Amino acid sequence: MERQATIKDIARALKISTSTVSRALRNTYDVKPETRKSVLKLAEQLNYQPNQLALHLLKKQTHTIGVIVPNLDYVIATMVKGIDEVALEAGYTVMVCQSNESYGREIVNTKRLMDSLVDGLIVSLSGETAAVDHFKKVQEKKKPMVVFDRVTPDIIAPSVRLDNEEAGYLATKHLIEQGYTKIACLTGPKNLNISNKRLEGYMKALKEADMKIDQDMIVYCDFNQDYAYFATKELLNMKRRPDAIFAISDKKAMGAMLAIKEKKLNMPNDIGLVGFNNDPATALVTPSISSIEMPAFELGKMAAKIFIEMMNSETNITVREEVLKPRLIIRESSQRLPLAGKA
Amino acid sequence: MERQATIKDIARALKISTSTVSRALRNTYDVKPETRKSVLKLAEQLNYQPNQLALHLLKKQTHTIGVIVPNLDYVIATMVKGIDEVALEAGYTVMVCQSNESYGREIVNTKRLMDSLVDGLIVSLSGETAAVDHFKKVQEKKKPMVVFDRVTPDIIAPSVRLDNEEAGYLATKHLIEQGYTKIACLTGPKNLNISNKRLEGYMKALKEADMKIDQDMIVYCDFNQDYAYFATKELLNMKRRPDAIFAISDKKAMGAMLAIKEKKLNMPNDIGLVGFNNDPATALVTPSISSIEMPAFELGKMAAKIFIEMMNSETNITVREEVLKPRLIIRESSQRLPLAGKA
DNA sequence: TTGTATGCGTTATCAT
DNA sequence: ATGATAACGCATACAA
Repeated sequence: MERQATIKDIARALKISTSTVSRALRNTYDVKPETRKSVLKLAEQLNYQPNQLALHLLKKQTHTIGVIVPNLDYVIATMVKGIDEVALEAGYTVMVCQSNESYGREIVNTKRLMDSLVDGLIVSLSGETAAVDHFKKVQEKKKPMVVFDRVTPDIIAPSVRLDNEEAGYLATKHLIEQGYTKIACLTGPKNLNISNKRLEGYMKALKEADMKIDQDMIVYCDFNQDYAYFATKELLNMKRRPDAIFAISDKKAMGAMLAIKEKKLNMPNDIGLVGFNNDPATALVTPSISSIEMPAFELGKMAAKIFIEMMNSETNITVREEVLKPRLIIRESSQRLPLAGKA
Repeated sequence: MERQATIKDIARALKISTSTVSRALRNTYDVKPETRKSVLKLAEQLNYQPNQLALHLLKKQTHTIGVIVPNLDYVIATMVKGIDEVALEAGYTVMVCQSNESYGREIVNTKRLMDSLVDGLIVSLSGETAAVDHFKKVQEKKKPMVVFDRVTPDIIAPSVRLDNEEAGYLATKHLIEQGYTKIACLTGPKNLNISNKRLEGYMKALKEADMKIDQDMIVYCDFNQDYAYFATKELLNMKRRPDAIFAISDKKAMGAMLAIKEKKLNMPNDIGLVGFNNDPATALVTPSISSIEMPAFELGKMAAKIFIEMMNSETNITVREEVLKPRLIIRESSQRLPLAGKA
């Protein structure tokens, strides 16, 4: 490794002290114009770059944000892009780690990042995460932490998320309005708030329509495997099969779709389907899949903004909860022809 | 920020020197068992964590790999996952930065990461990148660098990539075999090797079949915008429109598909289509889209492996070129019924 | 305006 | 077996 030029090299060459060089390099303090000029010139020649590591050690700050995400699918990648955007502008670098939906890996990532590598964390929980001691340790060290998307009330920290209950409600209500009467819900792992809230929204809509909540119609399944296909197959083989499915992710919706097609059922006539995330693919499959859209990019940006606010303020902003609104995008998979109108 | 316990704190408390503490903490050198025990005990109590920053400064190594990618779409995210996998196992942390297909941002990212934050780089070029001086600077500093996926001969460094020419050839040959006679190619920006190689494969297949290469059938379009849709529209409005399209990414193929559907053309009868990357969505659209599959996860793993080899070896491994083989997945969009067999 | 000394947290060299 | 000291690269309080 070619040695990088340091302040010492410049000082030695110019026969002045390192402090003077340091001062000349930054536009601060008093330093004779000529001295500054010669320093700047030599620095240029030697292609001097300040050693950030040394600065970090000195300042006890790295200007780096650790981001831990369960995976990098379409929505999450979009959120990360939002974080990136804001961070870059604020002079921060972002370190993205994937927990791969694994609790153990989330812990390892957290530890590694906190080993003085980052100033704080922006995190979204893995599908396995139930205990959050590893995150509490971060807070004990008074490091800023923002939770986004997959949040949990167990962590007292600023959070940015979608109004998941509202989203579940919107999706289900829409299905009800389209005349579906036996609506199933493919939700996520029970330990994830995101699963439960979306499910709650689903139940709220059913109750509101005086429809009974049937536990057989509720399927919890992991994110990291495509259980959705098999779960749907089972659902469709039931004596009284559902006539609509609300899946809390588009991946699950796609899995469901495969099973539905296999059964030669027609969407939206025989069965309705609504997904979640508005993955571009939902618009392209046939039939196109209705989906809940969330402002993922904005969500990421907001998480980063809050993080940076925390960095810049001394007081701990622990009570802050940003909740973004979902939007239902209606496509072919759930849009029944207005038969009633013609009758 | 709660002060982290340091070696000094332990030394002071135990009234011994920092060097002894340092030695006791690692299992090395001679240190009286009792001393070690008391040090370890106190370290435990104070929740002592070595300050990596200080170590990095001392060792001039960060055990961190900088990864720069143009975006985080399905294939690239998969490759990054591969890099992650190997890096984690080897004790390295990964810092992922997105250039967002922007040359300027790629430069900024490179600079930032090289500011003593990472030991080296694993990169895939942005769609805008034509000049590579910023990467040459990395090499001048003798920092390990591996180029993957979107490579360029302008950078003399180990590289891992798909056999893009073979892929283009496979796709096109398949279309020819299916009886298509006027095959268009939606390729990427001219400055990207990936675009050109896939195009070369396309041309090779045409030549082999004694079909003439028509420049009107070749469309270069950016990755970061969905020009594919408009480009296809134009293609389909030509006097002698193509009867098949080879798109060098699934996103482009999807764009093309939209235009084809708009024209009410039937796939695969009126027109054939082959995409690239084997994005899960290709299997779900109707008709499902044939696509080139690449071992993305393996590709990422290999890039990281080479990187780590470079880190561990003194000699510079500059001449190494790993080329992985593509596989054609045939689906409905290009699979014409075997009419010939019935005749 | 400039230089000296000290410290950030750690390890390594050289004494003792 | 342990301690003192220097070093990594930089910034800054203090002295000159």
